[in-house]
Amino acid sequence: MRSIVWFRHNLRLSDNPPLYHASREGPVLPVYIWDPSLDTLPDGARKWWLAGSLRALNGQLETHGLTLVLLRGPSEEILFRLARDLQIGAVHAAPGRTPEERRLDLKVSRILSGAGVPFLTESTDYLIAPEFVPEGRSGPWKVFTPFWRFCRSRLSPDSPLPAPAKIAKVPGPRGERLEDWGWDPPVPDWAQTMRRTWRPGEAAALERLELFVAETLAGYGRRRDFPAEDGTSKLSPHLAQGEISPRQIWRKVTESKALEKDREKFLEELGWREFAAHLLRHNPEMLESPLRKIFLNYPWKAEGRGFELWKRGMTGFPLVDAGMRELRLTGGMPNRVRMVAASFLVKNLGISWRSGAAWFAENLVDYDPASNAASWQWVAGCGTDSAPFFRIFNPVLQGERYDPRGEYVRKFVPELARIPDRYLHRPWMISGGSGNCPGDFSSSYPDPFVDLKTSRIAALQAFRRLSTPG
DNA sequence: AGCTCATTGAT
DNA sequence: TCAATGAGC
Repeated sequence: MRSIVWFRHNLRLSDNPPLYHASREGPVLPVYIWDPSLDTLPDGARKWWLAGSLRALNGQLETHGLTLVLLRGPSEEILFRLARDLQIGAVHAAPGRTPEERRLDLKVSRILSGAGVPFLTESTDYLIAPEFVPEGRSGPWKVFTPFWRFCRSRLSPDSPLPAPAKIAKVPGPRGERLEDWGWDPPVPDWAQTMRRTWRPGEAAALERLELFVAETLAGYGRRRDFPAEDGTSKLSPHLAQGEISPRQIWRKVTESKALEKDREKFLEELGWREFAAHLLRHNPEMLESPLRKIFLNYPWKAEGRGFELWKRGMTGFPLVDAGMRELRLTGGMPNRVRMVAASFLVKNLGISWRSGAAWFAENLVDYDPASNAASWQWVAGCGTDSAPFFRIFNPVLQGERYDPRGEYVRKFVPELARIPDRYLHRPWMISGGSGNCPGDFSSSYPDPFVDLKTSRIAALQAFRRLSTPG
């Protein structure tokens, strides 16, 4: 039987159930659809990654004599036409992850079944598919720790599926050319930085995993917090595009000889990803709306000059600015820095987490709707199990604690390259004239435009009024 | 997975 | 003068 394999966020050959099953049943037409109704974000780093990922996938399919067929338009119409014209017996795909994608799944399924073609979905996007995680005692899980304890105690993911040994080909249409989709960045310099930083595609993802487990997993628990240390896995963009599956990662990590403490800490990060998916499944409004509804009344400030400065990495707080510039330059940012930058936007600038989440969505190569929203709500204090609102990061102290030598800041904020460690995270104090700083430090680096202390107090006051109205 | 301020006890 | 500690935000 001939099948369509509709590649979505599972751009890999190994451990890919739709591809695996379809290829055992008969010839395959591999398809990727650019559906404008699902692609409402401005083009950014993610598009660069996606283009690379599609090229890599096509390269792998070509070793089997297949070509990834690129098509643009409404997914359900495209799939219906292909299925009808090519005498297709079934369409295989990974199920949608967002509410929007899941609505599309229903539409696709309805239209295909009208043509007598089953729409078969299966995925290994998560260690436990969100629909199979039993609810807690009183409904869906709301707190991470019991959720993860529960999952962890019963987790024994199946072995990853191998890549199909042979894939037979359905002769199909030529499809469009990726070059015509305009996803390659218009600015060559930017692409160069991206290429130096990342390598999209399944082969790179598997190599990254090997390298991480061999060299970085030991010490992960401590080093992950130090942005200059390169102590994180850097697997998130591969996961976001499905170039690798979490159970492939699970397998390698649990088999590793690293200390249990480090292994468990890393698996817990996979756990947060699972938790975000669980939350989204049971709270489909979570992408736009706070889980704690009282936050609907929080007096967020309008985006304005402050938001512009935050986005450009010109707030005057070195750790925040380094992170925001890294994001803009490379599409990445380590978790610790994300928390600090996000806390600063929400608590010190008083701007809604939704504005921040939108900017991250546009710029992160590892953008994942569920994880992004869940993490922003965690920082903002409006999630079900989030940092308490009054937990406010101080970017100066965080900088001094986690980037004491300023290696990370200096890398992304060159204006500060020659500032002595002592002042690196509070450069405005130099112009205060201590006299200890010979040399030319007058630079284009901006002075802070908010006061950490007063903005913090204002945020706490707004929050208190929220919880005790009247 | 925080910060600040006040207090305390050691230098 | 300053590190350690704890309460409260």
